[in-house]
Amino acid sequence: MIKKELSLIIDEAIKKVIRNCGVKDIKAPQYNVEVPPGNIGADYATNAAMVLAPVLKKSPFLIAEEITAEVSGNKEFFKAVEFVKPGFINFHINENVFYNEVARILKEGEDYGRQDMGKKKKVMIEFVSANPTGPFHVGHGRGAALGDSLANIMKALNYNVVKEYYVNDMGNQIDLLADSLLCVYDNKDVPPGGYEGNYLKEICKNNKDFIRDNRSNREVIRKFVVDEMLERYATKDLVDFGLFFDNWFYESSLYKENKAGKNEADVALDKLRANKHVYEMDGALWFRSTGFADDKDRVVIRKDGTRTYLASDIAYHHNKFERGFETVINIWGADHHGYIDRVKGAISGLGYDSEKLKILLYQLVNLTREGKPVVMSKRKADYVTLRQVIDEVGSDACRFFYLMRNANTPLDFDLELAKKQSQENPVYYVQYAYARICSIFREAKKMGIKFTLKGNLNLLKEPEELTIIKKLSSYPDLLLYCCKTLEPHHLTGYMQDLVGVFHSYYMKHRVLGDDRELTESRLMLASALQTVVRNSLKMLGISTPEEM
RNA sequence: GCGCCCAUAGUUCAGUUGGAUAGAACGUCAGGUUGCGGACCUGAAGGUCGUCAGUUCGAAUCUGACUGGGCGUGCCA
Repeated sequence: MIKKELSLIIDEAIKKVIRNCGVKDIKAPQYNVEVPPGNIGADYATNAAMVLAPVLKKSPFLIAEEITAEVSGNKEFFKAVEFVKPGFINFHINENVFYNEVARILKEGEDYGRQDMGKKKKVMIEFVSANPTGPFHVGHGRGAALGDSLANIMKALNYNVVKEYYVNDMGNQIDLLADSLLCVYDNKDVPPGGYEGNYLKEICKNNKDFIRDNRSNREVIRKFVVDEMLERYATKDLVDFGLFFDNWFYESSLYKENKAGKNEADVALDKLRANKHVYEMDGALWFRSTGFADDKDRVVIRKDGTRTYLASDIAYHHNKFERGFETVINIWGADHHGYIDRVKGAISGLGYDSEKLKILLYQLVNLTREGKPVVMSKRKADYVTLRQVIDEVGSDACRFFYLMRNANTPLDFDLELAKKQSQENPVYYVQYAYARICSIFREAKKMGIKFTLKGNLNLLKEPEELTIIKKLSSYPDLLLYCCKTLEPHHLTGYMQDLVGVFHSYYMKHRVLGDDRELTESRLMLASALQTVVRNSLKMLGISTPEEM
């Protein structure tokens, strides 16, 4: 928020400087406002003068001087403004501005950080969407953590977010799953490439009569096994991960016929056909994706008349845009990256703006145990599942670890580290700080100190206190940044920093002291800190234990 | 072959879109507690940002060429 106010002040100054130059029709270029390196000692800095220099055809140093002159009259906001060598302008903000921000945190509480960036725009985030042919693996967990925290962040920024899971309940894989189920039921070997996990045995055991009575009806068996798998794994595992989808979208619903005998898949294909983006060749129907930067055209209807996966995806994305989403975010494992061009191509071919589809790819997750890789063999069905990881390390640690790294770099997930209850483990480091703050309030209560919001924040003069306050103040900016980049992982880094300065502070200064007035002020600071830690962890879907 | 991603301290990684002396954590070494939770804190050592060229006031960041790694390249899903 402080950064936003500062930006407005700089904007005003720039306008005046441009006007004074007598140049007309000049748009102020994008400039940065950021926290400069520690050795500079300023609260914020801007490169505005330097990016303005080529536009105004003037030396950056002179422009910096003019901006500084415009701005430095504002004694309410600035303690000092200075400009230095290449043309940076450094701002020293008045302490009162920071104290006001603390007051704001205390006032807004769990709403602190909320901003109207989205203006209620409709956004869909589709993620996980794993085939219901087996348990989730650790990669799905990464997608789940990413999508859910991104949704939380965007909701806080006033986007109207829908979280959706696309259920592939059709096609070869599902046929194979149904066949495998019947083989397991008959105690026969599953067909080549089939599924032999224990989960099928369990489903058979619990549903003997149903399978016996319906085994000849393939349609029924297919639907049955998909529902069983979703029930057994998807819903249950995701609930334990604290993740709830707003909508489960079934692929098969794209093929339900309306009164005119058409289904959504046909409608979408007709649209492509009308736009001349499909053609027939070798008895198959092709989508001319080479017209949209794909390197090869793609089959949508095979020569045997069946549809490819792409046919459904075209219809599904058509459906998404028909539902009026202004932004559609898909979260995919990086192994699907080859698929991006054709889906984007299809969206363009259907007449929509493919820029509105944002695809967030995440790289592989490697499980390790004390540095050594955990062997995962999918075929034998003894690989480590998301369920096993949640059971072993807990949902909180699991989510934090997933969100510690940028999505586009492979993630090493160390199970032993995630379980450790020590400073090596960043989750505990953060949650411990929260518990510690809670403990201060418990102690205060015991001592009969009543917490009030009426304390005098001006008493928070220690450098560590100001460091904490500045860090707290940057939380709203951080949310904007995470949203803009679609990168929630910045939050985990922020939390470690924030909590780190608190631990130092705690070591050096007492919150509950003899000075009653000072104690009140420090309790207010502790409360603000508690709020921001809680809000941040909430964005990540991580709990805030008051005791550990 | 072509396409996408990656390469930063011993290790795992940040790095706010081109800014000032490149930051953390872990590990290593040296310290710290009559007190609100030591599951914590303080300090030190540790770097040719894979290599080479280019773009400009200024590059870890942008461009090109290499080197090394991951993934993809189905009328599979």
